[in-house]
Amino acid sequence: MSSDRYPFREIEAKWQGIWEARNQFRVTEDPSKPKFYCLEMFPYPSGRIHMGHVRVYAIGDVLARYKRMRGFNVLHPMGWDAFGLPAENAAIEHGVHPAIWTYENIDHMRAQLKKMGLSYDWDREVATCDPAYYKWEQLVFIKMLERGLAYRKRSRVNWCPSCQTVLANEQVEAGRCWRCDTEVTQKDVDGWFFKITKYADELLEWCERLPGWPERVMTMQRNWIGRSEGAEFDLPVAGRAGLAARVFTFIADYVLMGYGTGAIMAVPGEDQRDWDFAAQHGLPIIETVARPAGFTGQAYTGDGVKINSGFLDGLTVAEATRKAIDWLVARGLGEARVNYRLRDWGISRQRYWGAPIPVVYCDRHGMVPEKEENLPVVLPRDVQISGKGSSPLAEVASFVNAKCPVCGGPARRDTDTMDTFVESSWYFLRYCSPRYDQGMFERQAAEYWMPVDQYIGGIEHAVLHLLYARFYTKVLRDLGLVKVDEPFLGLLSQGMVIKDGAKMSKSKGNVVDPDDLIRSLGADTARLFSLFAAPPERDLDWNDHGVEGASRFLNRVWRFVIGHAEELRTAPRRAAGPLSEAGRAFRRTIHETIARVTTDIENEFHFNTAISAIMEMVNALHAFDAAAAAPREERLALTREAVETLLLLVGPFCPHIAEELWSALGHAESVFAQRWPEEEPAALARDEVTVVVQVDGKVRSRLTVEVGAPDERVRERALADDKVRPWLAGRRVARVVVIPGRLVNVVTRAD
RNA sequence: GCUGGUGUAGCCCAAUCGGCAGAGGCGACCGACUUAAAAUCGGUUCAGUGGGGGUUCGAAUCCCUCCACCAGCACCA
Repeated sequence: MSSDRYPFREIEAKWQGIWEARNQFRVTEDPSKPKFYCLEMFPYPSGRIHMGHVRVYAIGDVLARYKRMRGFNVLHPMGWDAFGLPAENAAIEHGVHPAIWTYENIDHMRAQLKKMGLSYDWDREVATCDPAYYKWEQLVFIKMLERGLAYRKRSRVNWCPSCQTVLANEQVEAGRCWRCDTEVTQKDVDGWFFKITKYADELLEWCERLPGWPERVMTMQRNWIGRSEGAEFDLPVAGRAGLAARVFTFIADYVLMGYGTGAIMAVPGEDQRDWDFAAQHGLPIIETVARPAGFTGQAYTGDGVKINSGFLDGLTVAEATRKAIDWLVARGLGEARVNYRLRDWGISRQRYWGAPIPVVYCDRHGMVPEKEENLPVVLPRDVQISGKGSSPLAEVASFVNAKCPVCGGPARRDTDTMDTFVESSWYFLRYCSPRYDQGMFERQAAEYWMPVDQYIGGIEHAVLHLLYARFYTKVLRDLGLVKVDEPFLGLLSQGMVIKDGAKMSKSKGNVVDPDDLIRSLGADTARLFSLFAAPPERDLDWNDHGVEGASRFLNRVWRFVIGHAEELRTAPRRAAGPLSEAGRAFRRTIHETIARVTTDIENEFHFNTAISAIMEMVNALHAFDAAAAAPREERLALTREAVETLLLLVGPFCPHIAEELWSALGHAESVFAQRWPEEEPAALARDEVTVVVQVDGKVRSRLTVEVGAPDERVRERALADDKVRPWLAGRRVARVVVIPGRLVNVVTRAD
């Protein structure tokens, strides 16, 4: 590794200091400007940032800085998803209090993020473990309780024996705990539920109305909600009123009791499981859907026309389903019924490090919510965390023993805490007015900033956090607190960071530490490579040589600009006379680059191709400088235009080097106070284009033709071309296809 | 099994409406500079787009089919 790299350590520290001293990224509501709320999923303060964080925060920062330069008032906040089990595990393993562990981690990770040069309004930082934060969530809990949106029941739940707590359905992955991968067992437990099923239809409908979301996330949410329509009816065990045939009835542990009624109708002809069951028990198998020609399987599960089904014969499966439901309803035999796969959200966790559930149990009055003026119900500091037995809070007498809000008599507090996904279901609202102490958030601030215009985070939250946050926002709307129906207008699900074919992990030994990288090559290089190596939605293959390449590019930019800074400071902004041919071509490259970078950022966040366009321009800049084909004055003017454009375009990606070089050119203002450049149509104009000439689809020649040349002329020139004529010898021209400005294809036949 | 995605050069990735397969980076190789090396600069190399079929003047792109990999769902009737 070379020693003559540009002084990234000094300039990165310098500009981070200047931005902070100037409060450059602090924002307030400003109705005179269009707003843009740019949000990345906040991290869990696990201790250190990893490359996945570098990637997602680099993506968000490019967007935030770019939008500011486009004139938007940009809200770009950061905070901490600070409750959670790892803090308790640390307490068990190292005897550190979860609060101390968490806040120390936050301090460390904040410092790490600051070294990345991210343009956050740090004044809005929140930590969800702060009582001033979770107080409002307790208040909303009470309001949900009043409206029947939060309820308590005993139920069979998913239990993680390792985490010693209940898990929601969404938190079980293939029968294992989403966090620790332990096999999940079943257990009967009393607990609190949020009535997310009440919003199932609305959550589903809005899946069609969020075009800024990736289709795959919406598909996953639709599948998760799992709406299905059918009918529910009583099947008389004897008598069989109105039903045509005898039906066998089995009682067996063959079905899911928790879904629907626990009774099913078996259709062995059209369901392989039922086929197997029928075959095993010697039952008749009646085909009720016509098999397509050539079908050789047993049960047929595809679509088709009904047969052997009386009045349903001849209909498709979907039509028959609807008609059968109508038939049952019309005869009063049953009713239409919608079932969902989605279950209510179980939020009780038998853990310490979470927001207390603000209810007490009184011998006289039963379950009673805490009074509003007594909120927050503060998590007690003094607690023994052993990792064994029941909820740690149950052992804290001073917490458990409470007064009944109704009668003042002795009562016991609920000793469970809320699922930490509750905190992350509204933090984006808290950022709008993070220090507001009269409520969850200030109404006007939320009305100005919400919804989040662009949300960025990992695909692993496709149905967890993203579904909960959508639900919670709708609850807040129905409580009259917010106006928006949905929290996130656009969603970008970024891919994982991979190295040597696997996700980075300690056990695989393929971890790249962001601190090491920033120390050895700088934050701008770390950002540049993580943005350049792949489009954001795809997995990123980390490659140390590739990182070197990113560093090399920034060094190249540095050397060129510093080497020319002095003459560029006094260079004319525009060349006096008309440009030379070389000058016109170079200026076109500059403006084409502006157009490409802008569309790449705007459409689909293709930062990788935006960066490659910038690299091309830098290559062109070196070539233009070396060739010295234009007069000196013109060369200086164009070099100045190119370099200034370059720094503006590079700024969102690599902000420190852009600021330093911008100031080296004599500018007093921040590069981020500049307007994003716009391409000049006149600079893009060409008089001539290259047209490819094909004979029978194979490229045989190229023509340079003036823009707007009539097809007929281009056709004649193509046919007369020296490189084309030999391919026409002995053949007849059957057809000539002319695509203006692009290509000519001469189609021939044998003579 | 179902659903969605991906498959282009040795590697990471590009390629507007179907119109020159290659922009950028990495690697390798050659040259310049150097006593030498590093760094730097310049250049060269390399695939016919996972396989097969179809539509078209023309297909990485559209259609059919098969394969591989990734992700989600999966006794939800």
